[in-house]
Amino acid sequence: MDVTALLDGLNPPQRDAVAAPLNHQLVLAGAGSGKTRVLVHRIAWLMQIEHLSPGSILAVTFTNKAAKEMRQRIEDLTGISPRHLWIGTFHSLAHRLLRIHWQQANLPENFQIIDSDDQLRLIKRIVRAMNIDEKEFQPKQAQHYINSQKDEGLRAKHIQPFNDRWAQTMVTIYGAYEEACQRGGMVDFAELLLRAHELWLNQPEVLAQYQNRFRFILVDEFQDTNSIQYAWLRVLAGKVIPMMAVGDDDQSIYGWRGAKIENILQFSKDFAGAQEVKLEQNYRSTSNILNAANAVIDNNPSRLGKKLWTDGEAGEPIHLYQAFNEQDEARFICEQVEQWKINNSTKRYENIAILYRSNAQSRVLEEAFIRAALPYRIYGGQRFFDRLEIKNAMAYLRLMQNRHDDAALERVINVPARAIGEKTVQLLRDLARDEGSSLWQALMQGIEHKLLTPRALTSLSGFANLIAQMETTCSGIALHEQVDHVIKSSGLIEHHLKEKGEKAQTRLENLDELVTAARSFNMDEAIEKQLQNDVPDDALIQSPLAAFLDQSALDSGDTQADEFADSVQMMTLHSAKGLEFPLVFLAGVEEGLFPHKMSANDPERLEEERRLCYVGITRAMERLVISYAESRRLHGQENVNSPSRFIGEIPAEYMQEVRLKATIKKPVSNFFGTSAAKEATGMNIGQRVWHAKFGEGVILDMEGQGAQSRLQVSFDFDGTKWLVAAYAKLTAME
DNA sequence: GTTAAGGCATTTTTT
DNA sequence: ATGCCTTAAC
Repeated sequence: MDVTALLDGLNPPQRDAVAAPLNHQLVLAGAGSGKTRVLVHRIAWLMQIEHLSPGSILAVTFTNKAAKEMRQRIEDLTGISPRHLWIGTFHSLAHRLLRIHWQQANLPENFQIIDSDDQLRLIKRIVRAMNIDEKEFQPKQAQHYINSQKDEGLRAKHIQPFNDRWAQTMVTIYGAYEEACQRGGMVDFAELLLRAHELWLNQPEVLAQYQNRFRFILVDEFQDTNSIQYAWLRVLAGKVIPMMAVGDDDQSIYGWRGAKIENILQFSKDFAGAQEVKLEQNYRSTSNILNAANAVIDNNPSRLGKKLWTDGEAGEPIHLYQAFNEQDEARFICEQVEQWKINNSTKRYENIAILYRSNAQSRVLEEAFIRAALPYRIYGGQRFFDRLEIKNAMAYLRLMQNRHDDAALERVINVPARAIGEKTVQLLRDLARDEGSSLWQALMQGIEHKLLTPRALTSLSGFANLIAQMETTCSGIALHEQVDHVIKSSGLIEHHLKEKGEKAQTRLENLDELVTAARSFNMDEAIEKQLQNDVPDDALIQSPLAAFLDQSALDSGDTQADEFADSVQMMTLHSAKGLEFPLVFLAGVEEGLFPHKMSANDPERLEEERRLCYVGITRAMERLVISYAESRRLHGQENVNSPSRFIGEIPAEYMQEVRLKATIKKPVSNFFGTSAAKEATGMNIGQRVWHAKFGEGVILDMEGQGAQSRLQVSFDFDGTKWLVAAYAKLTAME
């Protein structure tokens, strides 16, 4: 193999990373610096130059989509089938391990993955069964508590809250939840990771097997790993497997979900002597856009330090539009899109993205696009397998697969209504709890010993027969026929037909779509993905139904229609990570919305919002249009917002204000900006300060210039206040 | 047991 | 404005 072919077209740091010896590596890769390229070339290098077999390489990605893309690009580059590479998300890799080693992981062979919705329902049931006050100890909070503990690697038995009644109750719920899951053979997302970690710790021979097998580990989006994910990697790598971590601290936007930027620093400590490479040359954006992004992110005090540069052209200034309200904003965007299309008639709509902070913003945009007859596609929102009707159908399938799946049983025992009410179900729950059995077992027992009213008994036997009937009919027929049969015989069609409005129609179409999804579900591919080399085969043969259920839980199922139609892409800033577009609109860049008011008073969360802004700006390749509305209707309420502080953080020289129809060539006045205020006060955002009356605090924002400079300070005890710098007499600390 | 009317909260999201 | 969930009436 010709070495140069793999290094051609790479810049020096990229080459350093790709052609490095087999040691630990930490690659800090800025936005648009060719990160994926380096990963793909590195894997190709390992296979072709270092002669590692595909089966000895493990690559972890953030999403299934990213995994798929990486496979494709490796195949395109090398011509080698990436089939034997272990590429996947932490969750899918953990899932694969647990399917293979279910016994060592102390799981039933047919364990099932439950999603967060099922998890919440289960927790709700537990909280109620324990007679815990739902107001004080909300199931949602309990869910969050449980997941965060699991993300930290802690089980209920590991936690000892002392005099904290709230935490004590949470731990109690956690423990009961663990038991319920174990009994029903249910595994939630966090549990996949936790079990996989425990598998390493408790089963040294399993760990040894994989330490023998893997010769190199690569981790993408390392800044978004949480504690348990990193722990899993660290144990696996041990002292024997070299690992390459690729990430960007400036693009860490999932802290609210347990992601730890600190893992980057920790990596350098844990794997001392790791080669560090910084990829700082940006190949994506014009220098105006890049400079603006740099200026914004520069306001974050806690950064590892990295400065993106480009030798590209300055390009157009960033356009800034002040709208009257959200309607006007949407109209303006439509007009800009039309204009762009006229000027670039050969280019496609899919080169355009509209990014916003929260999903609620998409509606107005959608309406405007419909009115303007412009093609669009909204990403995110509810996913296919999260839809009510789909979840119901899947619950029947799950119940067929595993009678002890309490979550599934609860979901459909009375959907469609078959006269099994809350009272009857509660009776079953009590019975199940006393016996330590599943709801299904309780149901059978109830029927057998006639423990219920005759009326309830009839309904219950009807339900039990229905499920048994389904299974009989479904044995031996194709997967999509099974799905079709279940949808029809369950009565779900009639049930949803009864709903009024257009919803009924959509729901039925979705159910149809589920049959289609089952038909196109490629069984061979699913098995192939699992049959990896020297793994005992019998551990991996799943029924088509079981494989389908697993996939539906783990894969977001981007089964949206017209995926390939040329359309403007609308999505949240979060889902835009990793993507790039020639033309990007950042909509709703207002205080309260972006940064979101929920994050505005906490310096750390504010930093994350700013990183989100950085991610948004750096998505743009050629043109960036930022808009904000003076007034915006949200939740049925009219709100007046000021432009986001992030706009003020972009130096005016890179911006130009835009009016509808005509462009006014007037630079933006920077009176609300931070740049001038920084000069005048000598302070910076994030600086800790002391005030004679309010005590200690942190600077969140600043505006104005000279003597008018004002500072927003979050005081440790007195909340957040705007102070005029000239009078406040703040003392810088630290 | 089923259905209809009021109360309440409402970031970001993959797995 | 909307959807979800609890509560009250059939």
